[in-house]
Amino acid sequence: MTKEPLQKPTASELEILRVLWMRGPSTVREVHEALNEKKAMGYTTVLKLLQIMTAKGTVRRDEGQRAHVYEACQPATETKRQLVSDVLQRVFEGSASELMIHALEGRRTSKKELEELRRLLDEYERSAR
Amino acid sequence: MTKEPLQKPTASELEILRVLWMRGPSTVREVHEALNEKKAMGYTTVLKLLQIMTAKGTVRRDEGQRAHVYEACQPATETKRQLVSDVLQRVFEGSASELMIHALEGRRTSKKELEELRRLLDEYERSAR
DNA sequence: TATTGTCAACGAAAATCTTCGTAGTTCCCC
DNA sequence: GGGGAACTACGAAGATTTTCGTTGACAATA
Repeated sequence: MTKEPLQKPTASELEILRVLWMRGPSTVREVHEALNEKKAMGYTTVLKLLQIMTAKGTVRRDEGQRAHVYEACQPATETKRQLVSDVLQRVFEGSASELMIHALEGRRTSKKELEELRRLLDEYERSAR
Repeated sequence: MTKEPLQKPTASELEILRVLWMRGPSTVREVHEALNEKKAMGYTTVLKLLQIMTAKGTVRRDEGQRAHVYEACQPATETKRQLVSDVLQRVFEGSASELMIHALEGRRTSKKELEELRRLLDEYERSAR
């Protein structure tokens, strides 16, 4: 038995996951079309990636129809949490404040978003009591 | 002429950069020893990485002594900003709030750190007025 | 001066990731 | 039932990253 649960998606895999998160279960064609709105990429490239991701356990597929339907195994939130967590450790030694500082730097953050951030802190504090 | 300024460091390069950020200008041996406290890695591996990074312009070196002394070209802050910015875009479509939510999830954040985070928001708001 | 230790340079193997061409199936419809 | 169109499977080439072994230069020292 090897690892089943965790494996950090590569850059390309992430692009595909994002499509699946947005669209929900999708065929290769659908993913391919969605991706190509942003970036040129061959159909078989997407297919191959999805096959690899299936092998890794990142996605599962329903072979019921001729055009297989793919779906992310983990909820978006879980994978995102994992990705941030990775950066948090590798770059900021686990310090959320450090992460935050650098996230705010080098971008104009709207008043609205700052309020949202405060709200999140309040909410987190209330629930994690 | 190609690009000089920006290039996202790879995982290994980041490990080396972190040593340089902590120690300041260092020889291969010093970097190697620092790294090996956490992870086994051959001396020539570190040397090669530093040579590659020199070629990329990630680090510069002083060849004045027999043991060359390496130093990061960009300040730590700049590179960290760039790395967060990358994740922010690739994973969260630029939303700092989304980033924050997932950073707080799946970890216990101390009261102290929450306060620090609030302070950062205040500070950012004050300065970015 | 011969030996031993420290170092940079180089090349190249191994591991990953990315991208696609080609082949073979199945399905539709003329 | 023959010809395309839509699909999957496979394999493999390229690009990038990671990791070292080997070589040769130099330097300290026995």
